[in-house]
Amino acid sequence: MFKTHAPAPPANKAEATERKILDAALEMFRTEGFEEATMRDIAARAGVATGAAYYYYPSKDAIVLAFYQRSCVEMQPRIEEAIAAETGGLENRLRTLINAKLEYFAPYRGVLRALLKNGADPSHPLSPFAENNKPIRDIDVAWFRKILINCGIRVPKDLEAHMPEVLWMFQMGVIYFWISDNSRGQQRTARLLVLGAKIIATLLRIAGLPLTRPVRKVAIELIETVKDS
Amino acid sequence: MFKTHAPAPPANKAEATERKILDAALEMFRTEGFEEATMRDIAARAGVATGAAYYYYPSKDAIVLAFYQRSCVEMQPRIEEAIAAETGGLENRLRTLINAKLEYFAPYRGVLRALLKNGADPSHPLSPFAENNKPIRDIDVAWFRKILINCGIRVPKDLEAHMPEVLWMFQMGVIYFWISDNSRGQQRTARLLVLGAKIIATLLRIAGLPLTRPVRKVAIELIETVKDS
DNA sequence: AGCGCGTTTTGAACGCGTTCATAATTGTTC
DNA sequence: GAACAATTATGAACGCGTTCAAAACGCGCT
Repeated sequence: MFKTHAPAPPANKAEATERKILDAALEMFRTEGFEEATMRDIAARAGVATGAAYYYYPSKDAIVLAFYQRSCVEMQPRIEEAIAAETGGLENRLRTLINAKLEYFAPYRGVLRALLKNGADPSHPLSPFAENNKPIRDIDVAWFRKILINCGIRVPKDLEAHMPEVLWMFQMGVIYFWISDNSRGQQRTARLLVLGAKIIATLLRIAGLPLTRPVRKVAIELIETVKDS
Repeated sequence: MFKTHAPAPPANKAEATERKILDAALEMFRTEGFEEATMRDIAARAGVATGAAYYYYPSKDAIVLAFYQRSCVEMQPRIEEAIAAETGGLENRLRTLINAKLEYFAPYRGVLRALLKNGADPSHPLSPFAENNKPIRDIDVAWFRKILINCGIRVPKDLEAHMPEVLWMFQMGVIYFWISDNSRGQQRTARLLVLGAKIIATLLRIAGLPLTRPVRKVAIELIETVKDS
């Protein structure tokens, strides 16, 4: 029995149809844009009736969600590779990690806009902050935890536990900026990423000094407030 | 001739209709929610045909925009008053100013969600970051410039010019957080505001020390990158 | 083969935002 | 006041996301 290490083969006919629809949708999103691609078009391109699309995906947004989940899976090896090739400190690792994501998402900026349309609302099923997307978030955060290990900066203990999520949050900020950055090649985002990473690394180093304890205390309180408490 | 200092009297019949529609819309947004209030309902409540609403407002979003503009005007006296009553330093002024806004917006959280649905995309006519909303932004920023004067903190010269917009940005962050904060009485937002204001004040004081110049340099670069450059 | 039953597929129909051809109203000029 | 243009108002119709009742299909069973 042959088995490629490619995206998992369709077990039965239903799964095949499901994939056909998702693929058709993403293809149209990429070529026509998210708003322009109608559910009727998507269904037609997948060779099924309009209703069939809704049998597998309860809404157009659900397709975006499926994309988000697929992207998480497909990005793992890319990130792994990128991080492995990176020998620098935290600043470089952070840039490399986030850059890997941006590169993957690049053809789907429109879809990402749709995904983030509802802001950081944790109660909306889209939105990376939602409860139903916790698995993805956990996988993502784990990468930031990883690049913090042996990164060359001694992070204060009280901050340490929060840092992975803080870096994840920074990444979200960069992505939010990126989806509506229309500068050539999104160079403004690139710059934001470079400078942001530098500031984070610098502040983290400074945060080690005993003088900074009072500010750090407040900052941690703020972090805890933001991540529901 | 009598003239109240109330919201400006309708000069002609057309303006009256325009106002009737806007008022009906806002009323419905408040009581039913933004998505639930249909253009047909709004028109009906205003006592006109569906098409009439579109004669005055080219889209449902345009009504949101009108609300945004009206809110800016109506908020001026409230802010004026709130700031005048505040004798504390920057930290307190900042809280007071932003609180005044949140209180005004409170009944219209749904409308604000609609207003901010497109994130910080400067190319979308909604969004406080858009070119067409620059007048409002300027008025808003002016308040932050005002509370920085004689606030008790000596702001470094290179930062000084940027600070009003930075504080405005902080305010936007608080509002973004607020629109999807479902804690009782939005107490999480309140906490975020208190802590954020404290951190900003503290960092600004620290930013005066000569040691901080390198970080400040990078921070300013970042600020300039974010506000298009 | 025929029957029963769950799964899959269909396409018409609904509600919404929006557009548009058309009508009613108002304003202007003689 | 009549005639004409501009402004304001109408409601049917369109395209979209979505729903739904009904059909087609697959599959084990006798």
